Amino acid sequence: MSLEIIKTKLKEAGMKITPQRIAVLQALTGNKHHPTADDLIKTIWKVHSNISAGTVYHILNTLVSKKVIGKIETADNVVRYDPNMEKHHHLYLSDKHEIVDFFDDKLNGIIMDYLTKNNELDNINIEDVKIQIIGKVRKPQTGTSKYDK
Amino acid sequence: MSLEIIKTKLKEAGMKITPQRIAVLQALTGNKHHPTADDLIKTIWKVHSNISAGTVYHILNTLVSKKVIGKIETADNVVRYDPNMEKHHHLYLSDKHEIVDFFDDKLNGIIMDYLTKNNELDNINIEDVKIQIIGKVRKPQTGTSKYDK
DNA sequence: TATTAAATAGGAATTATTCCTAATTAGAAA
DNA sequence: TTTCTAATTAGGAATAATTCCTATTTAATA
Repeated sequence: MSLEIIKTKLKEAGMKITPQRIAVLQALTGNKHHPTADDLIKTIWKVHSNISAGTVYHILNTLVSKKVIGKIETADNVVRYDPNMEKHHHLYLSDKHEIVDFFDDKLNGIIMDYLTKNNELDNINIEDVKIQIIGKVRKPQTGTSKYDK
Repeated sequence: MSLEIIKTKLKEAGMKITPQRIAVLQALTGNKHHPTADDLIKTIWKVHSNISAGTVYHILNTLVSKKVIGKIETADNVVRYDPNMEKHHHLYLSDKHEIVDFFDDKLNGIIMDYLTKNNELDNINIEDVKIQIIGKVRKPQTGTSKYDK
């Protein structure tokens, strides 16, 4: 994510543009995976050794509350952050403890259709549906999957 | 859950039957919601003030690893426990910060069918699919929903 | 460039959880 | 029933993640 886009995102969220916030977003969007706060702090300190850990936590919370980034809860209960705010789901590779984004608009549609027809949920205003697929890469084919390293 | 059922569950899991384990399972199954470890410790201490907190954590971890109970990750990132091991999903009432069980075998089938046909997941051995529905009870009808108090 | 509310640094405090070790105990075997 | 032993527990210390506190700094506005 370019510096300009980062600045635009911060402005759109009504947040002041600070070097600390830029550093957090750069560290987060430069990362293909879904880093923890601690991962981000370490990444940031390689370049800006003077940014305080408390500030990183604070910035992450603000970014989540302003919906600039996402926060995900994993099977092993570690808080991770997600730069991608487009609607998507997560595939947990249970053997590798890795999270992969999974985009599928059609699936969203199927589930929403089904749920809105469900009597039990008549009185519920559905805001979001999240799907977590837990699985492993099949062994015999190791090395051929797009999810392999 | 009766004492006899609790004892049977522990035996089936290959676990010794101890008063501490019985207390944890009684506290967990007597609770309609999805308590945190701390909730359970407080509940247990009302009756057995001598059971150590560390022991409760240890027992909960053992029960989860033996699949006697479930562990759920919530939006506010607190670990909660679930006595029900039947396949089910969770409805998060975002205004009440409450979790409600949601059983729907048909939905499971629809999703599994769809996913197994998805090329992207060809190399993934799907172990489980969890759905989190996030929503609110509709306001005008408050008092008429089965999810209302 | 002056002003001020917002943001940050740095460290202490808090919270949830795990770890450690000695003492106890459940269940198997005699 | 009693004995034995590995498993379990108590109690508290240690750890890890996160929040809180307060003085200082700074970004954006006028």
